[in-house]
Amino acid sequence: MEDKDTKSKLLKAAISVFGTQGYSGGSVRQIAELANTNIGAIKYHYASKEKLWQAVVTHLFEALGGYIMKDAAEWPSMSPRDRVVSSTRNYILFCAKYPELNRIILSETIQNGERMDWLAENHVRLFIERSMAWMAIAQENGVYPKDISVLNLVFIATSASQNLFLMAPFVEHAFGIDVFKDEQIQKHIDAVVRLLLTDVETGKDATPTS
Amino acid sequence: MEDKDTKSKLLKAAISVFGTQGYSGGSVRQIAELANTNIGAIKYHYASKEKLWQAVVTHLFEALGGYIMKDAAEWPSMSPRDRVVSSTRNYILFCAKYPELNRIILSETIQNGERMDWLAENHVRLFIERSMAWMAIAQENGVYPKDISVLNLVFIATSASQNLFLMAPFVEHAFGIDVFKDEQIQKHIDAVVRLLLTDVETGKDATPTS
DNA sequence: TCCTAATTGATACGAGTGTATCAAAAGCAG
DNA sequence: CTGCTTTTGATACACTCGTATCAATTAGGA
Repeated sequence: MEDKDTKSKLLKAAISVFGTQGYSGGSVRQIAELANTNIGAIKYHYASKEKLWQAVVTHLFEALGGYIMKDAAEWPSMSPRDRVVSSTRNYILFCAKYPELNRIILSETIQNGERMDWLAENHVRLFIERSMAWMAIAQENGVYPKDISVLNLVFIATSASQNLFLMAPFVEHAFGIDVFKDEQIQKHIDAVVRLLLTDVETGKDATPTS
Repeated sequence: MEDKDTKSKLLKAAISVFGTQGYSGGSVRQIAELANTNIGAIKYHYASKEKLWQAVVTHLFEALGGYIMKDAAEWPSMSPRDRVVSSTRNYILFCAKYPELNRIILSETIQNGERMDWLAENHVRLFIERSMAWMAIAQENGVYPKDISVLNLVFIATSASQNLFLMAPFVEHAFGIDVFKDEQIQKHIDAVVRLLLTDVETGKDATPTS
């Protein structure tokens, strides 16, 4: 029915193209070809390249929201630490499922143009601020050390989760490892939780040492 | 003397342009203009855009090598943990001083084309493999938990060091914080060391908990 | 069936790209 | 100064880009 076929095929193709080539690197002709249609359809459904790119970003952020909220129903019955483990796990699962979002964000942040402004105002800033609030609570509960700036904590934790999947082509090329396989994803989740979160059994060092 | 003036000005301009716009996004005209010369000079000194880009990468990797080896003379007199702290510190200082290198690597890795192959074969693979060897030794010495894959450990540690500076334009835009100020750099070093390395005083949990 | 709107397909245009070419200028030994 | 090489500056060419235009096609209600 309606335009959902062509329109959603275009969106999917655009996710792939913008996710690998970036905004400047990806062309509308490339997207149209990947979607088995032509340039006219893009102008018709999305008006312009930039609008299509914004639709891609919004779509991916909605998917991110879904992943983060996936286990929200069970949060009340969880310990503070398990809540952090759970949301970390779901965030990493998202990073593995849709590496395109982080690629796009990084691409645009590096270029530091008007598209980054749009990203920041419409999506990223809110995400970071929410993450910081989360982290602060986790700190209060001793899940992270208290003597670290929340801002640094957020960037360390998110990048630790993302980066392996951003670098996936290189890992594949250099080591022949497919980091998107369930086994590898699980291994990464374990590594991040093990390395970043304080140990629940020992209590570790959630308070300053000096 | 010789061509060092124009040639090095071109290199410097190219670092800036490729570091912010990426390879496809940056144009030779833009580089020439930034270097106060013209396109002909690029063709003369570097033959092509791609060769210029390779010169940029090689130059930045040489700078990286310098930073990592900066305190090598003092390593013998240091504890294993202090050696890791020292090299982590120097690596983060490099990431703050030359964020362009990591931007370029990420850019090309995401695009996954022939330039990534060149990067991997000529520079990145060696760097990662050396880092992995380092990490393994650090694990043996109890500086990192032993029950984490070295590969994951390397990507977590390097990304935790880099990412704040890659995202610098966003942090500036959203929070008004200049992460390149000495004070902020130091704060980030402290955060990374505090969060990733096992605590020397408590011994923390460098061994499996189960 | 007919009419209208929605959608698709193909082409054209101006702007920008990397590269090549070649004359002008500068540097320098004889 | 002369003659030669190095370096610079300017232009041209083929190509790709995003956008706009418009005819052809399709879909759906009266």
